[in-house]
Amino acid sequence: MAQADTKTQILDTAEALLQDRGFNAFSYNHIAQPLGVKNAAIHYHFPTKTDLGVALIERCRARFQQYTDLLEAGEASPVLKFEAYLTLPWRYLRDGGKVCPLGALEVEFNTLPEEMRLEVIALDQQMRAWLAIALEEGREQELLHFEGSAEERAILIAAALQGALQIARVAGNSAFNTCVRHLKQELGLAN
Amino acid sequence: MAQADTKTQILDTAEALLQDRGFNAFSYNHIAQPLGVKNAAIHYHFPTKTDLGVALIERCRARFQQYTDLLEAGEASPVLKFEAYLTLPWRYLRDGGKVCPLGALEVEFNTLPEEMRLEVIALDQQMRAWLAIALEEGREQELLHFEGSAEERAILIAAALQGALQIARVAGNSAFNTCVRHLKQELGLAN
DNA sequence: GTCTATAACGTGATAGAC
DNA sequence: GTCTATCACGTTATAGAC
Repeated sequence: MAQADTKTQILDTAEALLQDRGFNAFSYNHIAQPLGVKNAAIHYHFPTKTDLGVALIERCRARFQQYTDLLEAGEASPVLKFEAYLTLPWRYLRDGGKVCPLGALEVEFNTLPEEMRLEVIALDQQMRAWLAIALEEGREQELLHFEGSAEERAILIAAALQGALQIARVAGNSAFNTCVRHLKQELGLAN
Repeated sequence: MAQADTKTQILDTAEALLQDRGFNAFSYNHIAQPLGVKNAAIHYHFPTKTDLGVALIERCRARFQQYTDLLEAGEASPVLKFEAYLTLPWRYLRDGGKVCPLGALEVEFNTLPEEMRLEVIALDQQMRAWLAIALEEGREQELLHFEGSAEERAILIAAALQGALQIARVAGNSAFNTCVRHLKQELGLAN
């Protein structure tokens, strides 16, 4: 499966570039060079950059689905689910100051082709919806405490994490950690 | 002062484009066209795009300084100062779903020339520092209530607002309003 | 599946006329 | 201060050989 392997490597590289520079700021050559191939090889797997972008976001969605499926199957506690959600941006930051793919795509949203926009919307919806359910479960079990609807709380948390990753680039990683600590405190969680 | 006028118009257009599409996704022609001039005219005022970018951020800083100076001179209450801070992103959203210039620049941070990076860092610092002081004043006067340092609280608020503006693009403006409402509630403010 | 070669275009930028 | 004309370059994308 040499083909699948290259395809995966392309997506890996493109995803890293997206989180490092944004979608408009990387080219087929940026992907080809580290893989030791020419840009035409990338076009073979993803004819247009739109195809690549859509596949990229779809993979993010599938991966998130897999991640949450595992947590649901393991009957993870709502607190663990929330912590697992925090793990995602935490890894981005640790892995070289990357930002949330969703945030990068939202900033460039008005430059994206329609097909990509729909995927971005779906990814956002998917992630916040799952978080909201976990939060609601936590509140029902009196493990988490907050006012208002769980959906609203999920927006606040998602927005803060996304913004904190970006601010961390200019204010240092501690800015992100501070944000996480406060979000947890507000849910009544210890650190 | 036809020159100053054109220069201002260029900066206005560039700023709107930055907030709409990001820094890398607009060109000199994107600026020139609506102003009814050719791209060479833009180069006369701002020889390189880096010059334009630096001037753009510097103007954001000067404008914010002016805004806060006015509030300080008027001896605005801490609550009014906080509300004034919220007004900035609220206007962005209202003015066609723009995002925070700072957020856009942070996402593209790794693609920016050094001179622009320094300006981005300075703008972030300036805005959060002022917000932190206002928050601390509010707590001393028992008008605002929160745990932890004011600097930490300022990070959370800035991150949430920045992220909420971006999420609003895919989840609708209500996402931003929800975020603001919760931030206010957590400070003990009515709506 | 990857290559070379190339097309078609947009970009930032400069020179020199007006 | 703005124009026309132009350059050098990087970009997405395609054709056809291997």
